[in-house]
Order: sequence, then C-alpha cells, then structure tokens
Amino acid sequence: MENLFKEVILDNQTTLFGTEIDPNWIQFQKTRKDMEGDITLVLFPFVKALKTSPNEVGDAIITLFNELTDVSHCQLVGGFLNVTLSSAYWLNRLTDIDSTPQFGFQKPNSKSTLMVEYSSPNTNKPLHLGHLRNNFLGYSVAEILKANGHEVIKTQIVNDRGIHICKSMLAWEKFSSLNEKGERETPANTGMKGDKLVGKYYVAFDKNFVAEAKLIIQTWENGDFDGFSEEVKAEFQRLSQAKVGKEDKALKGIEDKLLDLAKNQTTLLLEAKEMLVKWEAKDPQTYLLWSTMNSWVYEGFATTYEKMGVDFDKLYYESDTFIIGKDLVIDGLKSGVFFKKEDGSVWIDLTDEGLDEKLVLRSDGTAVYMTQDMGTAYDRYRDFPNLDGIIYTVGNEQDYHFQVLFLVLEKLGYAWAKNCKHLSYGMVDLPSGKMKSREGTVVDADDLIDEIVQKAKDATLDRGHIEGMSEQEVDGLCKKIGLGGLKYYLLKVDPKKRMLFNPEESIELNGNTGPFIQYAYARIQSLLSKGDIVSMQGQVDLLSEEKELIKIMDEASNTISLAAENLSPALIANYLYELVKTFNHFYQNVSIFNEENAELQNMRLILAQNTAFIIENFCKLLGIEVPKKM
RNA sequence: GGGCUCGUAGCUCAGCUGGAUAGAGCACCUCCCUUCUAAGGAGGCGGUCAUAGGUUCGAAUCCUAUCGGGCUCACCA
Repeated sequence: MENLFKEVILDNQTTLFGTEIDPNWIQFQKTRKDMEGDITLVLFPFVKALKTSPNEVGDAIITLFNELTDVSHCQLVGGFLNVTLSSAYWLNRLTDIDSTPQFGFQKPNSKSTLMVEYSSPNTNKPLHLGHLRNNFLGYSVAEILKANGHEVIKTQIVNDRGIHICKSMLAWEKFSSLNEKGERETPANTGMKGDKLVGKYYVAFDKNFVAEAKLIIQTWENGDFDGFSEEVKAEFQRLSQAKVGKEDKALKGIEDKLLDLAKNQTTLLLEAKEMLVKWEAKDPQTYLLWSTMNSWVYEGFATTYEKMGVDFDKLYYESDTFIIGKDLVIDGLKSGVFFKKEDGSVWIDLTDEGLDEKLVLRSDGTAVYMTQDMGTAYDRYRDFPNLDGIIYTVGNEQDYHFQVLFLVLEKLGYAWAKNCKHLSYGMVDLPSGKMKSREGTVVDADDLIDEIVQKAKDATLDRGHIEGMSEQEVDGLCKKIGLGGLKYYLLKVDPKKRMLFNPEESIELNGNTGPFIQYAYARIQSLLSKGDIVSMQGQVDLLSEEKELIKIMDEASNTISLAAENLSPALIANYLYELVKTFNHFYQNVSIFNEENAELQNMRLILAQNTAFIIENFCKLLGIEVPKKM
C-alpha cells in the first residue's frame, strides 16, 4: 500500500503542489495504536520544503487517496495523515497469507551458502550457562538463515589442544583414586558423565596447583630461595615491598601477581608443560591418554547437546587446524604480509589500520590462538569452496581478536575474508555477579536444564489439567515447557547486550516468556479441533481486534528477514510475544464460535489457524518446541 | 592510558533507517472464570530516556564532551 500511495502522489505531484517533489519527502510509518488508522503519512517534510501548512498538503493528498478502492477513510491530525484501509483490503491480505504455503519462509533469490559456528567448547570442563546462550543463539541464527533460503552448515571448532587439556590429564594420572581392581576413575566404572569427570580433574589440578604455589610463597617468605633464579627472588622482593601500605583492591592485585609468580615455579605446571611438549611430539602414551579423555568429554557433550536440541553438520578440531595455520604463516612470510623479529617470532603490523602489531607465531615456532584460527578458516574454505561467509558465534571479549583475524585473512589475499562475521554476544551475569569457574559460581548446563524442567513439572502438576496423559507424556510436555522457557529467556535479549540471568524469572510462566507463547499455541490447537475451516467469501466488516491480528501477521516475513540481517533471534522472539499478546486479546474479546454468522466464524478460525502456523514456525526458528496440549 | 561497547519505570528488557502523549513483563493495587484451557484478559500506580551542549520544524534515536558499568589492548585460549 505504501508503494501504491507513493506512486499516486508522484504521478500527481505537479497538479498537487505545482512543482516536482523529492520522493524522500514521502515517509510512512505505522499508525499509533491509540489513533484511528493503519498507515500514517508524515507531512512535515512537505511543509518545510513547500512552506505551506500541513492541512493544505494533507487535504490535497486526501482527495487523491479517497479515490483508491482500498482506502476506507483518511484523517488529518497535527501534521500526520492517518489512512484507514478497508475491511476488504485486510481480508484480502488474510486470504493471501492463508493461501501462501510456508508464509514468510524460504524466500527466493537469497540463496547462498553460509557456515555458522557456535558452541566451540574447551574439552577440559563441562558446558555452562554461557554456552547455553552461545548455542541457542548460534542454532537459532542458523535456522533463521535457512528460513531465508540460505544453505547453512552448522559447525564448531573444538578446542581440544593446549595446556588446559594437559592439566586435566596430569591431574587424572596423579590424583585419581584407584578402585578394588586397581583402575583409575573412568566414566564406565564410576557412572559419571565424561565431561564432568574430566572437569573434576581440571578442578583438582587447580586446587593442588594453588596449594603448591602458596607453599612456595611461604618458603620465600622464610627467606629460602634454594632452587629459584635470581630474577624470581628479585621479583618476589619487589612485590613484597609493593604490598606495604596497600589496601583492598590494590593489595589483592599485588597478591595475585605474587601467586602467579609462584604458580610459574610449581612442579605441577612444569609437568603439565612437559606433557604438552610430549603431546606435540606425538608421544604414543600421552597421545592415547589425550584421545581417551577427550572421547569421554565428547560423549558427555553429546548428551548435553541432545538435551539442548542443537546439532552440528561438521566439526573442526584445533589439533588439526593449528598445523594448517603454521603453513599459512610461512606463506605469509614469503609474501611479506608478516615479518620476523630477531628472536624468531612472527608478527603482522596493523598499525596502518589503527590496530597494533600482532603475534602470529611464537619464537619457539609454536602456534598461538590466531595461528589456529587462520588455519581453521582456511580449512573451511578448502572444504567448501562455494562458501559465501562464516558467522562466528563467540563472546564479545573476543571482539578485538576477530577484528584482527578478518584483517589478517584479507591481507593474506583471501577475498572471502570480508564475508566473515563475528556474531558477538554479551556475557550472562547472575544476580550474585559474574560467573567465575575458579570460584565455583558457574551454573552447569545439565544441572540448569534438569532444574528448570523439574520446576516446569511442579507447576504443571500444581495446575492440573493433565488428565488422560500418561506419565511419559507429562514428562515430555514438561521438558518442552522447561526448555522452551529457558531458550526464550536467553534469546529474547539483544545478543550484543550483557544480560542478567535470574533463575527465578527464567522459569516464570507468565508475561513475556516461552511458556506464555507455548500456551497460546496449545489453546489455538484446542480451538481448531472444535471447528472446521471451509472457505472465506470476504463479505464481512472487521473488528479492530481482527485487523490488528492480520496486521501483525503481515509483518511475519519482514521480521524473518530483519532477524537474519541482524543475526538477532531476539527480533523473532519479541515479535512472537507481540503476536501472542495480540491473539490473547483477540481471543478474550471476540467470540470465535458465533452461530449467527458462519462467515465470520470461519474467518476467525482462519485467523487462529494462521496465528498457530506462525507461532509454530517461529518457535522452530528459536529451537523451541510447541506442545499441542498444555 | 588507547580502542570497542553499554547506560530507558523499583527490577528485567523492547523501542527498525530521527516523528504524535515513551512501551512490555515482573512487583504492587482494582476488577473479570455457567461461553471454546484463568499458565489468560481489562484497568491503575510508576520515566529529567546517565549528564551537559549541539544539529533539526522535530532527538531515547544523529554529533561532541563528561560521568558511570563492562570488555579488550599476552610469546593464554
């Protein structure tokens, strides 16, 4: 309609205004809810340029619009021209929506192949709340892109390499208790989830590591520096001096540095480092231990991913890609993109781009984070030569890293680098503050899901209405409700914003929540089962509630495009909430089964049917399941 | 200190490329279940859109500065 209005105005511009006008003056917006009308034309640009009054311009345009069949009437309110569209127009829109299979989905002409990376955990500890936001975001963005007609490859990069893995391995060898058969703890003989078991030893490493470091500080404080270098001694004395007279934060900062100094002197860290060297040299025993413990973790992750309802098409491992990255560095050295310092370390100079110099290879020739990410990207484009872009779902603490990575790839001459995007998201805070693994304030993903499903079950049993359902059905239902609530809670917030996770609120069933949306869907199903939909003649006058519902449905396809463009499932989530709220209002105020007018009743059923269709499919985009009964 | 980012109701969040009286939910207060599921609906209370300037007919939105929170500037990943 906006295009039609624009066309009509431009066609008659000289007769209307006596002069040509700038098409940009014609600005439309949705009419405010409290005003009568559907589309509003803003008249101020005309007023300013033509030096006339809003009423003069408005009246001229109104005479034009009144001749259009779909316009019911127009109203001028203080510089705004509110146009009310006819019932027939809205009924036609509804018919269009209703007769378009997969309305809003699978848009043509947008076909490209995109890779979406998400999750990318370390293999030394279980998944936590932060991973949940990451996974739900990544999965959802992948689904939204698919709905826009893109080919999508879901992937992750598994951080299976590095000192952190060695720490778990070492701790397991050193601290695992033996059972009566003389075996160390395994998932099989303890029944523990693999990732939890390995995580337990990572924690054990840290505990013993800190204890050893504190002992070392004690010996230093006693003046005993046997076996330590002069540099360490000097640094200890410098820090001890600095402590004098300091309080609170400043004191803690120095004590942390002191602890770090001592940590670097522990035999435990030394042993972990030795293990890493052995691993890089492919020492058979170390390699076996590494692959065994990693396989435990993968099994544990698989369970969690299944519970979360996410999946992947192709996995990448850092243990593979860091080698590719090293080759890229050698090539880049030859072509002059990188340069070598005296100590042998390799760097890239990005000062012209307003960034710093960045290390891409250590002086000992080993790979850093940047090296392997270069390798991973390269590997992906080698596997999928027709890839049009990669979307990295990674926390915003790595904004700088990705800025550099994409720039480095571009400098290496890869044209695809400009199509790489970092889907950056904010941390998840708890009411008690930041999550810190060292302080044990991390919310475990499995625990959280179980807890939330249990709460959903409590609420469901409390409410009743589950007569005739088997215990299995009730469990399945509660899983959908609990997980739906959790996913919606984490997705409804703008990804880039830091968010607060309130455990109480996340399981709330009222208001802007997942269960609210699921409930509306279930209710519609119950309505639909009571009436047959036949056809629509379109001969009725619409109530404002009915128009409102059609209007919001009409925005569906636009919302999917916007969400894909902005990589923001939050747009979908907030739209869904609007739709459901509008439907609830409609449902409460309009009788659907009106025996006096079969035509009206049928149209209302069609409205309900399409609302259900949109809810169901939009929920799919968010990874949320909708139950038919609640 | 440099870069990036955020600051909207008591709390959690919407507010698209500048447009009318700033929008929800939670919490608090009133109402509404003999009509298809009350996990619902209607209404009320609650705002100097961090602050100060600027651009504009018009600013929560754009620009500048300031204040406050976060992230980041590692031969960690």
